[in-house]
Amino acid sequence: MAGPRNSWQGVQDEVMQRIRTRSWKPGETIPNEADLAAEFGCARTTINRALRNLAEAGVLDRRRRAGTRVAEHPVRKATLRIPIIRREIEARGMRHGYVLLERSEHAAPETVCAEMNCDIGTRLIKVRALHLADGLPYVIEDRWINPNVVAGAREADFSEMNANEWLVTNASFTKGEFAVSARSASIEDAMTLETQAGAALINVRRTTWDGPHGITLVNLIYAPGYQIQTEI
Amino acid sequence: MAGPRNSWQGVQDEVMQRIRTRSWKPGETIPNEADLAAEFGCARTTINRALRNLAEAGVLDRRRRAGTRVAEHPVRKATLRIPIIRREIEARGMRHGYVLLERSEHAAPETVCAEMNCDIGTRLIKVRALHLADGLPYVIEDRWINPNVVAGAREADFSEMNANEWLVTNASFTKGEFAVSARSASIEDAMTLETQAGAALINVRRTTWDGPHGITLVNLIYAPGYQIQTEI
DNA sequence: ATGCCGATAATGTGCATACATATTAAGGAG
DNA sequence: CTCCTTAATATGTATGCACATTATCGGCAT
Repeated sequence: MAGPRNSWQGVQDEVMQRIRTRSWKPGETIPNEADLAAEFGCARTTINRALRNLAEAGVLDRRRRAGTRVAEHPVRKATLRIPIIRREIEARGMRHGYVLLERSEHAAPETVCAEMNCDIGTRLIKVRALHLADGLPYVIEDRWINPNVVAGAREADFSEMNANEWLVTNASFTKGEFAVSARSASIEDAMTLETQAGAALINVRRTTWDGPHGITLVNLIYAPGYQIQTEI
Repeated sequence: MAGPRNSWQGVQDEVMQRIRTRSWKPGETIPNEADLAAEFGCARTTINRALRNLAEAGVLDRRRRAGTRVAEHPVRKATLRIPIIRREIEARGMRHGYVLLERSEHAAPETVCAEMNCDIGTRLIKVRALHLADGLPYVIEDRWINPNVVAGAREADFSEMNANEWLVTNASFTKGEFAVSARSASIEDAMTLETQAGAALINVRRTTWDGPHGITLVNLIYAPGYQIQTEI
């Protein structure tokens, strides 16, 4: 599976093995790249790639001149995949449905302006929609869009094409923020998601930016039972 | 910031620029590595590193012989950092506190056995503890440990050293699963976290494995208001 | 048309080498 | 002893080359 001993994957596996078996202990400095290359019988480049990869994963700590050490407190990194909603639903083998609940344009509340870094009073587009999986409520998409940043947003009506996909293909961002929290279902949430008020829901809030300009701020309110899963 | 045009970072930035400005459109095939190397005046290796990096980030789709294309539906990847709890609290500038609530050993429930892949009736260690930030409840750590997989777990009493840190330094895993969901506070949760029953809480469930053997299964139940944040 | 199969073109990887850069250690001046 | 300069060292990166791997394309036989 891992490939031969002299491939970067092979080196990576062997290094992991030594860390797991405590042959190299947390905090300890491991041999330098040149020595490892000699030991493994491969080029330093190969060792470098393996160790760099493990450093990115948080298993190793590398510093120039100081050398490479086994991370004392391995800050493991899990990568979350963030697909567009339609594909997330289809990937689970379910049929995607979409209902536009509201589309309006008005001066945004102060808190929204603050988060999107736009002048108070800027007229933003508000979109509220429901995504369905096999006909059942899946997630509420509650979104603000700044039409001054995204060309064509005023003309899109989001009744056929959902805002999530429209933005992915029509706007590009340089930076994004992402927060997951828990939320007690409001009466409105509960009615839309066909559940009971007070139910515990996952709320994902995402802001995306084009340079200094906030493009969109979205709250995704998932139906009960939703889980964000990944491997470490 | 980005370095000169002929560094892999420079290439990466320029490629991102072209994607953002729709100079290379989603789904479109971009020039091959050799051509790009000629255009940028650098080695193919350098181009390769830049494109490989962007492919890992989900921006590009690469296939041998078929070439490199701009991802149609950019499945962005956010990386979550998972530090040990004490350091997470200290990183926020707060003082970490710890209270062991329960430590027992008994035959595990069927559902736990199923998730940890151990025989039904296996005696597991159960640890329930509360972590505090500046004296206030921060998260409940509700954990099962398989002492047959982790040497020394039976001897550790977890009253001083918390199980989270003990495991990090005494066990190593080959694989881990990770799920975030929302949970309505039970009466017991509410009392421990000093909040009200029914409050919406973030629940992180993590299982770690050493090969085929489940090491530990933990539910982290965070106090209200907790957010998981990251950048994209 | 259909299916097999080899040529081909793209990425994936490894190697030897050179130089860049950061950081520590050592040494010298005051 | 302290501060500054300088040298040594480990990692970071770029290059040119070679070969491995794998889809895809196109031709050929059925």
